[in-house]
Amino acid sequence: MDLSTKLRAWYRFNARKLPWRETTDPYAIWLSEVILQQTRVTQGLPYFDRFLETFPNVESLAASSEDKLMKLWEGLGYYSRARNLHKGAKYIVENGFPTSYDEWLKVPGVGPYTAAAIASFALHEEKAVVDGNVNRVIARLFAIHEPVNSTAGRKIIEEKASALIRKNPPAEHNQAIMELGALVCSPKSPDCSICPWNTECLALATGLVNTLPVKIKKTKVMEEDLYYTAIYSLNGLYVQKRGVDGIWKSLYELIPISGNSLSLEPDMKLSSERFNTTHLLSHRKLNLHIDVIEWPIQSPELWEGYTLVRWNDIDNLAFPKPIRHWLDNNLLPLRLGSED
DNA sequence: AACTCGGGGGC
DNA sequence: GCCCCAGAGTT
Repeated sequence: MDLSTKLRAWYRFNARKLPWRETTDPYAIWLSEVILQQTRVTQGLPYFDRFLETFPNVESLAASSEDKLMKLWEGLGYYSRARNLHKGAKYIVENGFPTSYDEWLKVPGVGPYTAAAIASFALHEEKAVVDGNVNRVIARLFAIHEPVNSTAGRKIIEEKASALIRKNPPAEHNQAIMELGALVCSPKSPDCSICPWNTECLALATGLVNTLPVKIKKTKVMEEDLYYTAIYSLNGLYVQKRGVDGIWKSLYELIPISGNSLSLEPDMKLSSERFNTTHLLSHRKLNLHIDVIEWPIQSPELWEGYTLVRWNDIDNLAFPKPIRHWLDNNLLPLRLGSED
């Protein structure tokens, strides 16, 4: 029995039941693949359900406001995915659904992995997916020492993956090899005893399972301070939408100035305490410092660039995780008694 | 080819 | 702490 046949036999018996495997709708499959980029299945699942419920088709997604889309994406991270999803929806409404791997590659936010996934799942095109799971499974199966995130390594993995899928059912094969990486051939302590490929695996035969795959290390995580002032009044809270490039683009934030450097008018009350919290990104360590000012003037506007959001509307805006956390736990409770 | 972009989970 | 996750876009 050849490799793919053994793999798929294992898959048919051990596959998780996941909603995007129950559909042939290219829209739902596309949506799921974007949500799952660099994201665990368990983390993406509730987002997939909410998106499909809110935007049941590509037309409704394309017609959404950016704020509503970002709010639905809030907390999932890599927010450019949400913005590209929006662009992609408009592109598809304009041009129709792509009908091949090459056409899917033209959709914003769709790269080699996602195009291969959709082309194989929805169009049954014989195109091998290469994601983190496939990198690991193939590097071990063929004992590839070349770094999987180098140009040379990617080329080797791609060739091996393409050879494995050849003349086999593309959708089932791609699902199966990723499922093997997720459930059996895991990064740490893989369960080789139950692996359908344990008699063919070169890494297992040579004792290299725990040293493969090889990866080029990423850069060091730098530390960074963020100073905010939460200015609020009876009317609501002053916020700003992040428009510049960098983290959290198109999400909302507090006023990015420390309270100490604000020119305080006599009747402004600066809270004596400053909230400090750290927030870890994969590539940065953020130290957030938040001052709080109660603004007594019931003015509809503060100054150019900042907008007053009503207390009841704050939940409709997407904030970065640490700011949302702080709002929910420290600021919003203050307003509970004084809601109009 | 190297960097940037989030947040969560596992150990 | 460190690594990884159904990667893509930019420089």
